[in-house]
Amino acid sequence: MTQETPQRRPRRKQADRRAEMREQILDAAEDLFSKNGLHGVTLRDVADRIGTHTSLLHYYFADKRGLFEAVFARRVEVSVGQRMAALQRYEAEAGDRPTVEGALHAFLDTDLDLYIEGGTPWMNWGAFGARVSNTPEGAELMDIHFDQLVLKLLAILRRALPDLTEKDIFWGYHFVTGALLNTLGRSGRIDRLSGGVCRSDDFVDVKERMADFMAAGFHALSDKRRKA
Amino acid sequence: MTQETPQRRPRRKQADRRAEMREQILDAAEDLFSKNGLHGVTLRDVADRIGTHTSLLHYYFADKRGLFEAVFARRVEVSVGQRMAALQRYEAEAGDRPTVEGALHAFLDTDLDLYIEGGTPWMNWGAFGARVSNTPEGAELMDIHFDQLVLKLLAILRRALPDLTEKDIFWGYHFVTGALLNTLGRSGRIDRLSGGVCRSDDFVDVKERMADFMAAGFHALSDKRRKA
DNA sequence: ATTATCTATAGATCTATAGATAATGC
DNA sequence: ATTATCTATAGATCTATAGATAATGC
Repeated sequence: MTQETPQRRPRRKQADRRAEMREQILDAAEDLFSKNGLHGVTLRDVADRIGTHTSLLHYYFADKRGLFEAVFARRVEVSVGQRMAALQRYEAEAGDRPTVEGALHAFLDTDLDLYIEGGTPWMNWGAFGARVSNTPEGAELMDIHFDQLVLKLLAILRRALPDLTEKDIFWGYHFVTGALLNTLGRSGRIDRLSGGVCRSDDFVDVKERMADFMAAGFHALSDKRRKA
Repeated sequence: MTQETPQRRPRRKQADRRAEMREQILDAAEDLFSKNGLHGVTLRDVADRIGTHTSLLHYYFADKRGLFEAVFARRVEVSVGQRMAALQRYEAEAGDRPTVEGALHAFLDTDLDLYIEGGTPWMNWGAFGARVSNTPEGAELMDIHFDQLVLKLLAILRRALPDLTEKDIFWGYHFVTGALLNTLGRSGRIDRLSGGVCRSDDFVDVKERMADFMAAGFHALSDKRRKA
């Protein structure tokens, strides 16, 4: 239990402080950006939130854009990595009989679990991503980081639903992301609309419904093609 | 063919100029806000776009928020009005046997037609609305203007699908809006992801698929409840 | 001696208003 | 005489940097 490497201790102390301050800044920025977007947040807003000065943000992240991208970068690999792993696991276990349901559960539930288990910071990052995906400043980030994952999902969907056209596959996916992004955005609209019956942040409720709901949509498209 | 009311002519002339300038300003603001959001656009951006000065924007719209809200207000009643009329027409014609498909086609296709027929300005307004719906500055606008329409849709859905729980109804609607908002946003992601197979602004493609896709999702939920 | 944090400030906007000028209405 | 448009500018930010001070490392 006694510290056996005393000369490493001081070094870690400062490194830890540094890491903690970085995290604090990123947490504040993540929350604010997720609600107000890149242009709706000033560096002063972020600095004030954690009781420091804008110059410190520049010290750690060079400029505003650097901070913005660091917020995105901090968690994106975890999300993409886990979902890619889930898809690969599903692919292996399904063999040559993959289903839409299986693929969508892997793709969606894995991500929803991340937010459910990760709590507020992860929820904020999800909202950040959802908001950013729709903006000029975020479009490229989405392409760079999510294309590979999405293409993997689509490859499985094609095998599960051989009757679909390429357009069907892509538009179907487009509907799925729309539903997911609307969820991650947690605008609060569903809470107000339903008079409290549903809560924007109740991702457990969403997870119970989304994958199968969307899978049925794909099947309907497939039925239509088969009849034609 | 000769003008028979000469004393009204001069008056109309200025009123027309006024209306035209207002439209010009709103068109520019609509396009810019739809892409960059309230905070991502300066009054100077808008003024420059039409070769005038920010003071003129203040003359017509008081302040930035006034301009923003005027952009929203200019078209919202048309969209809501047409969709509400379509739902009522459908309700009348379906009698006591409404279907999810019918309700969703009325709700979604009517709106998509508006953008398909309205061209770029309407497409921009759609993107503006989609972007705004996710923001603090837009949330209230959505509630105020869309609640009645949505509640009418949900009333029909309840009758079409009596086995659904209230949560099912609201979350199902949440998925539908997500898909619609993702469409209206036209981020360009689907174009890049599909290598040009799909185009973000091809609402005809979307209209062919969305209502039935989502209807199938509702049916799947309903089947699940019936089995339970 | 190096790294983290704060103070002060430059320089560039941004929104908004006051007041001048140009165009149209009566 | 009224309405539309432009010029000029106030006052409040905002991002970013330079340089001082405080804290930690060797």
